[in-house]
This record gives sequence, structure tokens and C-alpha cells, in this order.
Amino acid sequence: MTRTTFDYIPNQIEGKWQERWVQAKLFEAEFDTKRPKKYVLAMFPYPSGRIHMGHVRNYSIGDVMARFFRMRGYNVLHPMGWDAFGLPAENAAIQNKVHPKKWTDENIVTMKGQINRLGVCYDWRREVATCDPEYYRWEQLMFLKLLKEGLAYREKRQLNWCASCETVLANEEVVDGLCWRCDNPVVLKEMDQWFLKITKYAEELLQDIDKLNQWPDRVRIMQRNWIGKSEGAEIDFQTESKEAIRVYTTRPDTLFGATAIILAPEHKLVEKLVSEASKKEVKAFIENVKAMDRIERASETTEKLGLPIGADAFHPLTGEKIPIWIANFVLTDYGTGALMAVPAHDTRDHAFARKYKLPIKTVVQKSKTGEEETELPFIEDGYSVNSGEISGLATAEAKKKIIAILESNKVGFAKTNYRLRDWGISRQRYWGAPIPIIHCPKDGLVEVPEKDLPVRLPENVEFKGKGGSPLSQHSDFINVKCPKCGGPAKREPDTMATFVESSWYYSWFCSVNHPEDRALNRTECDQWLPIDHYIGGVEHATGHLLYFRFFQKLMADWGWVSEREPSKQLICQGMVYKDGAKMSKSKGNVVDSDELVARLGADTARLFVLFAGPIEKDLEWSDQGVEGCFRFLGRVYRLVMNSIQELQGVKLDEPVVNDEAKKLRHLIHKTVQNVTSDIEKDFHYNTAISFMMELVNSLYLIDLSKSPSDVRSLFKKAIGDLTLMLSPFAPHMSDELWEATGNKGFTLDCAWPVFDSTFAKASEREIVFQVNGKIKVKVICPDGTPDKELENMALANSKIKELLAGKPPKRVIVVSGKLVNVVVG
RNA sequence: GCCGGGAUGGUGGAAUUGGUAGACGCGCCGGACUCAAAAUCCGGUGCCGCAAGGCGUGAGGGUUCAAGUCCCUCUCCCGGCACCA
Repeated sequence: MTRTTFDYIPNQIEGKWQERWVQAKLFEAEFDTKRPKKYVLAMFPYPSGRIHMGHVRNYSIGDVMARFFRMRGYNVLHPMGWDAFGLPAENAAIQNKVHPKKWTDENIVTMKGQINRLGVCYDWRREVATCDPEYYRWEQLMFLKLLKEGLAYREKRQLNWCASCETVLANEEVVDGLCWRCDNPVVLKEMDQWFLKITKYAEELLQDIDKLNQWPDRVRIMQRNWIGKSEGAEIDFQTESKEAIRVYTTRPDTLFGATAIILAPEHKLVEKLVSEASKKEVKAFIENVKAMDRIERASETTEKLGLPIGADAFHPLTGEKIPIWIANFVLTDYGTGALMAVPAHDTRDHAFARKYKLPIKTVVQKSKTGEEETELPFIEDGYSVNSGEISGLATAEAKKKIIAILESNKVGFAKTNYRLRDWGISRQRYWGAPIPIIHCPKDGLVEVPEKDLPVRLPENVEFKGKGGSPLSQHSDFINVKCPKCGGPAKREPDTMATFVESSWYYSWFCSVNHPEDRALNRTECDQWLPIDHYIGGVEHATGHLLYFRFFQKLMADWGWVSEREPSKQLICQGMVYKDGAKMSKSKGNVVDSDELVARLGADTARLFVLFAGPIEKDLEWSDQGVEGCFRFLGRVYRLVMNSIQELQGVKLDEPVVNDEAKKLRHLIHKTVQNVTSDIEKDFHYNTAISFMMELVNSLYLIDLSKSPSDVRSLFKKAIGDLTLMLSPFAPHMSDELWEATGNKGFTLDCAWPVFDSTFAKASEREIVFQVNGKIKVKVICPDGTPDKELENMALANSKIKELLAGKPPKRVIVVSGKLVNVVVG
């Protein structure tokens, strides 16, 4: 049989099918109640310029899912859009004098073209770019709703400020404490900012993590830690001034072991309580701490410094005097900004007490009777001692009881704390959604009336990179009339963080046509949500992936949607590396999607990123590996094309009589079974592909011209099933082969191949005979050979007999269909 | 420091509940085709050994008839958090 007549030339195949798919509106999804739904979503990209291999991998993973589920009979929603606001566009504007909108729009056109050349099956009717006023107007409405509900508020916070550029910098723009653009030192500047009260949902966000059993454990753990729930108590320590110091502790049972009260240097009471004698020293200490930059101060390795302020507090239960200190490691914004130091039962307090010679008082011991020595610091649970009424109680009991005592004395109460902070959304930037607020000298903060939404970004703006955000310098935008009093007022110059846009885009995709009077169409959202499979990088674990859960809960509370969790399953794909480093322009190890597609085709590109390893693991790029995938597709193409002539008129349902045919039938059914289960079971694409390769390798060994009719019939079935199974991975070539083998339509509209488990089961098995666990003999037996028979065969085997040398076996272990292990002494 | 995840041939990676380690791909070696090369097709390929055989899943112990898989100790690598009272 001649096998080199057909060349696999992807360029002649792929563009043609991409056009046909669009013409046929093949990827447009409409909800229908007759079929089960699947919402497959890959995290939408920032339109940075061109897509990179990480995108290719991300979208290929989703595309195979979408196509597979569709062939399996699901109604699949598979949309895509653009996270279009953000800093790089503005930097491009400053550096290259391009308007951010123009820059963004052009990038979207480029990237959309690149994605389409990969043949990804998106329903582009649902596309959204978040910089579209029709999108962000609803976000502005959400902000106003949050404000009304007290879930959006304004507060002073420190920001990175470059005095030279006169601008606020994002954390990632501060490189080693210097401005990334001008290399001048970055300072902290206190400014008013808007916050969203995500902490109100801390408990629900935490509780619901338990429901996300199809999310990777590491992400669930990261979110749990990020929310950081801790249970304890707040306790008041009276002072000589009128005001008590309130501390937070997770170990109220160690109250009797407190030998110092330590305040954050910024604590409000420091000034009131400081003794005349210590004033100067304390002031210097505070100045010193403030001079330290944030990163340095937050570092655990920074030396722990403290200073007594010359005043005492009184133990709430014993009245004992306890010195008040300030220390650099006490945080203002956690708990109450004050703590009781219990040196005997806290590692850090212990070190602090030893350094400054504070008394160390043991109030918890290891064993109830105290016969076992308690090594300090003893931070585990134990039994209270020297603790008045709670002495003798186990830690858990002691906690409960001491809280009851504190509550009855009105000096303390149980308290739950979270490490989760409210979400700061103000950005002193142009390229973002304006915050719909007006500052009126008379009426204060005034909401922009809903009828005036959206607050549009002005287009005629200058980008100098100096003097603050361009919006704050844009007088037409800034100077407005107060909606309340009509007097002169100023518009809020800040825009919203782009994480706000990406917190709800997935629900926008549920509609093709959007209602004019509401953000979302609830019916359509309820039809499609939650996302069934959400695919993206793990770097969003405690950012986007927390924010979008928060927004889903908000939207559910507003009655916009029913579901309280946005995504059932999360898949975090690994990163793409080359030469041991992340692909980046600066390292010069970038592989361009378009170039690859032009040279070897989209199908090869897709196949490689899926075959090179499991989707959740990092992937090392290999040009030779890519070639291998191209070779495989070429092999498939030639196999099918070369068989068309031979298979003319061959029927699919010939009775199977020959052994060779039976073997082939088994192989086909086994392959369908394995490919199907590998895709279904956690999307093991790499092994699914390898099973198809094995099938192809076997088919190549069959010489059709010499084969009986049952083999020819099965061969025809094999290439049909193969074409369909390959369709999600290499859709262009599959459609081409499907047509070439005399079929009509698209493989995506075909049903996924099915297998018969009786044929998928092997008729023969290789049985291993072991002596003391070492493999000695391998024999082929019919499937289902009884254990007893296998045992007899092993014992009768000449080789085994020889090894036993007449000794009687001590034990014989038979594992059905697998092995016989003969144990001798 | 704490919390996760890893370590398998020359290489990317496979291995249901403990039951034939190394599927599939790459690379390499050989063969066919060709004047020749490329492409293609076929075969071989964990290590040591001529062979019989032995040794092999980061290191060392253990449990078991049987361990990549379970338990203990350790080394190294990657990721997250980083004084959270």
C-alpha cells in the first residue's frame, strides 16, 4: 500500500474550516431545557498585546472540554471576553502617546485573531470588553447599591507615592523601594480611598469553601488561611486614665499569665497614658518605627523592639498592676491593636519577655497533676494552674469558663477575628471605571443619580505621567454641579480596581442580548450558572477567586442571581516554561502562537500543550516535542487518507469471525473506553492522547489489501471513532478527515463514540508467577481463569518447580487475573 | 518559621484499592525506500553483564507474601503566607 501520496498541510485545512464554522454559527449557544448544561470558562485575558503560550494552553484546555461535552450531548456555554481596563494601557499612553482605548482596542483585535486561528470554539456574540460603558455602568450601579447598604465606605490609608512623578504607584510598580519609572524613592502617603466590606461576608466565604469540593485543595487552603478566622476574646484592662485598653487574645485562658500589655505604636491611648518621664523616649521610638518602610516593619526577621511607656494597667480579675509597653511588632489593624503578653505560653511573647526581663508566669501545664515537666514556652493545650477559678480545667473548658466570668464582670466577651481585610478599590488612574461619586463642599459625598449612569471616561485626556491621575486634571470631568444642591462640586477622580470588573463578568456572558434596565437577566443567569469548569492560573487564589465569590454572594443577596457560589469546579493549569524559565520577552524565550500556527498548524499547537503533561502541572516547552505532535497528526492524516480507496464500499457491520478482527475490536473498544474515561476523570488529556497514539500505531500494522472483510469493516470503524475522538483536540483535521471519508457536517455535531464493555475487556491476560515476590515466569491465560487453576499452573510450572527444589510452598497467594506468588521458607 | 506540592530512564511523562515500574512522546541506535538526502515506514532502546542473572522510582529505616504507592526519619526543589496576639 502506498503511504506517501498525501501530505498533511495544516495551512490548507485550518483556515477553511474556521470559516465554515463561523458561517454555520457552529459555536453559538442557546439555552435549551432538553439537554443538561455545561458552562466552561477560561479566565478572560488582559489585552496586553499578543497571546502567549500560557493563553494557548488555558484556552486549549477549555476548548477540549467544551467540545467533548458538546459531543457527549451537553448544551455548552463557552464564552470569552476582555479584562480591558488596567495599568499597562495607561503606561503605553504615557510612553508611546497612544490613547489607552486605542491601544486596548487594537490589542483586542490582534488577540482575538490569534485565538480564532487556534480554532477555539467561542460564542463571540457574548464577548465583552470591560471598558465598554454599557458594561461598567452596571458596576457603577453596584457601587451605589453597596454604598447605600454600608458595604462601600471611605477611609484613609497609606499608599505608595512617587514624589517625582507625583503619582500613586501600585505595589508591583515599586521595585526595591524605588519607583519603577524614575528610580526615585517611594514614600507612603495617606489618602482617602474607597473600600468594599468583603469582611461582612468573611464567615460565609469561609463556610462555603467546604462546598467547593471540586476546587484544588491548595486553593481552598490558601483561601481559608487568607480569611484567617480565629476565635478568642476581647478583654478590657483598666488604666489610670478613664479609658481601658481593650486587647484581643485567642487564649483568654492564659489571662492570669499576662505580665505586660503591649500596644501598637500608633495606638490612640499611647499619648494619653504615657508618663511625663517617658514622653521623650516614647516619641523617639514611635518616630523610629514610622520611618521604617512597610515591608521592613512587617518582616518577621526585623528585630522586635519594645519600650515601656511608664504607665500600668490593671488585671481585670486580680487588679494586679501590669506594665504597659509599645512594640514595633504589634499591628494597628488586627484585633484591637493591643495585646496582653503571656510569655509562658506564646513563643514571641516568651522571646520578648526574656529580652526585656519581663516576668514569666506559668498558668498552663502539660498534665493535670503537673508531674510531667512543662517546658516553656508551652503553647499547646493543657490544664490551667495558678488561674483562680479556672485552675485545673482543660484549656477548652478554661476558655469557656473565663469568658463567662469576664462577661459577668462586664470586662470582656467572646470575639471572632478574621485576617481578611476590606477590599480597597480606589485607583488613582485614568483607565478604569469611574467611581460614581461627587464631592460637594456643602453636601459632602453625593451619589451620582442612577439616571446619569454611566459616568463615562472622557476621551480627550493628556497622559503626562505626572501630577496625579489624568482625570483629576481634567476640568470638564472634574467640575460638576452637585446633584443635590446644584452648587459647584467636584467629581471623584479615582477609578475602580480592575478586579471589580473581573468579579462579575462570567454572569454577563449568560446573555446574548442584555436588558436595558438591569445589569443581568436573572432567568438566563440561573440557567447557566454556576460555571461548571473554571480554568485559570493559581496566582488568583486569594485575589480574583475570592472577589468573584464575594460578588456572587452580593448579587444573590440582591436577587440578581440564585446561586451563591460562582463556580463548581476550578482547574488551575500550570505555567509554560522554556529553558527552565517562564516565557518572557526580556528572557527572549517566547514562542509566538501565530508563528507556530503558521509553521505547524493550530492542531499541533493545541495537541502539544495538552500532551506534554497533565494540565495542572507546569509544562516545559520542547520544540522537538511539538514536532512529535505534528508527526502524529500527519500519521493520522495519512492513515485515513490512504485507506479511503481500500475502504470504498466496506460496510461497518460485518460479523466478526477472525481472531485478528476480534483483537482489533477489543483494541477499538478499549481505546474509546480509556480516552473517554481519561477525559471525564479530571481531564487527563495527556494519557487520553497517548491511547489514541497506540491505536494509530496498531492500525498502521494492518495491511488492508490482505485483510479479511471483518478486519476491513472494523478498520473503517476505527478511523471513524478515531476521527471523532480526536475532534476536541485537533478539530480542523478531524473535520477535514470526516468530510474526506464521506461524512457530512461537522464532527462537533456528532455523538461521541461509544464502547461495549464486553469487547473492551481483554480476552487473555498475562499472569505472573512469582517466588517470594520476585517475578520468575509470565504466561498467557484466558480471562476469567479460576484462581485454583492459576495456582495449579504455577505449581506445575517447570521453572517454578526447579526454583522450589522440592521444598513445599509455605503459602500461595493468587491475585485474580494478575499473579501467583509462591512463598517458600 | 508555618502551610501546601514535588523528586520515577538520556529526556517530557505513564502506572485503579499495595499486585508485571518505565505506557505514549522526544532523543538515540539499526533496517527498508532513495543515486543521495529529507520525508516516510519497520524494529530496538532503564542500568550492569557475553550470558545466566543481578540492580533499579531523592536518601535511610520499617510494615507486608508483595511497596513508586502505606508508616517513621532525613535531604533537596517549587509555590503560598509571612510578627495575626
